Amino acid sequence: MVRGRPREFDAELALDRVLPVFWRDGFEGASVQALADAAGVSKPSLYAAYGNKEALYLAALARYGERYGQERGDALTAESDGREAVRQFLYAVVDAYTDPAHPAGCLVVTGTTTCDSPAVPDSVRTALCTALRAGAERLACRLARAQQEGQLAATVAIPAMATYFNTLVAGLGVQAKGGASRDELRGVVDAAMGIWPAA
Amino acid sequence: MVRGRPREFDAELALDRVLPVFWRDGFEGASVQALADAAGVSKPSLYAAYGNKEALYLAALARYGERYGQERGDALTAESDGREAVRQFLYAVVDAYTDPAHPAGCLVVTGTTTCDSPAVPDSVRTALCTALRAGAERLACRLARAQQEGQLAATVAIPAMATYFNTLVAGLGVQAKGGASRDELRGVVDAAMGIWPAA
DNA sequence: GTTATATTGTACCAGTCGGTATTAAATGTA
DNA sequence: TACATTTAATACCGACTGGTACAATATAAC
Repeated sequence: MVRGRPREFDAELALDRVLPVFWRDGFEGASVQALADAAGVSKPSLYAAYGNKEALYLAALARYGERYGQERGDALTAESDGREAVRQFLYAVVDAYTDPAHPAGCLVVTGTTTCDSPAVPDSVRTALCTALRAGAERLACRLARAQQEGQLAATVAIPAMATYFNTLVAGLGVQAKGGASRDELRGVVDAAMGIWPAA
Repeated sequence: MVRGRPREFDAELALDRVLPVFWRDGFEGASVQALADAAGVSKPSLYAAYGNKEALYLAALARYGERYGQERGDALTAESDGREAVRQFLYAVVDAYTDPAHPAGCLVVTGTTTCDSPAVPDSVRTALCTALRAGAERLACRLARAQQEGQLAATVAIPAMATYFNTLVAGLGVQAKGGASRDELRGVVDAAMGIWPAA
């Protein structure tokens, strides 16, 4: 067994509670005190568990990706038809970004728009840019599959189309932060799907 | 004449120099000290001229709108064909967001994604949301004109289409902040124009 | 029981935050 | 010249920032 006084809180649960604060306020906007309060833990305990604010943010970002990114990615593979898969994925994104149970918008989008500030460490900046590009890659994979299965003309440039949808997702994150309604953003998705060429 | 010691700096010029700092770092991320340094003015002088950080940001936001928003709006009216007008507008947005002479992305987009933080005053939050919606309204006006001129089917829902393009613009702002290249974003615009129904 | 180890909360560190009191300097008016 | 008025820069305010030293406490090993 490990010697010493046992930790009185669940570090994983604390991370879950820290996540929405970073989500809502970004890296800079979230103070360590606010994070500790949200976690229900004293500040030194949070530091003992995660090192510093930078590492805590990276852990929260990873958690965000494996939890919410994953469940949205599932929408991409659930549907057998490529077009319907992308549409359901975008609907899932809209639902997530406007879910009142969470902060509005997207942790990655919010983080990316503030990552040029000198207070943001390089590691955070690169992790956010990587996460943003990962969304385009997931989309590109699904589009390539749709192309292979004959649901998308062979002439369509997959990377451009994937970046297009990914850009739209980022825009949805901004709009959700700005208070756009779920119905409004569903309408945006319906319009955006109009680029899908007829079979 | 006005009595008292004359001001030694141009308040308008100072605002021009302050603007890029807010643009890059957002409301929270930009410290008053950094703003004063950028303006080439002492901190109390900046306060004397603009009151406080909140008022300074609102002034910078207004300047941003009347300068950059205007010139992009011109692209919407320059072209007589509605479809081409929107395309040129989106190209102008991409060029602006990736112009190395300015910070990457958009002041309004960056501001909107961080406006939920408790450190952001309500006035700033509402001004940003208003500015975001103003983009959609400009687009809606142009689309309505295109519809009247027979370049867009009467069945097309103008508000949804305007919100779609505005959401894309917001997404372009995020992507530009994330380091996307101008060519990549032009490709996004080309893809996005694919929703325009055949005449 | 004693010792070594690890976590706890309090209280604090230097530095920065937004904002301002204060005093010296520069002007127009008299 | 003397005075009223306005701006200038320095130096400071309390509050908060990210981060930590420290003493008390709780456990496992001996």
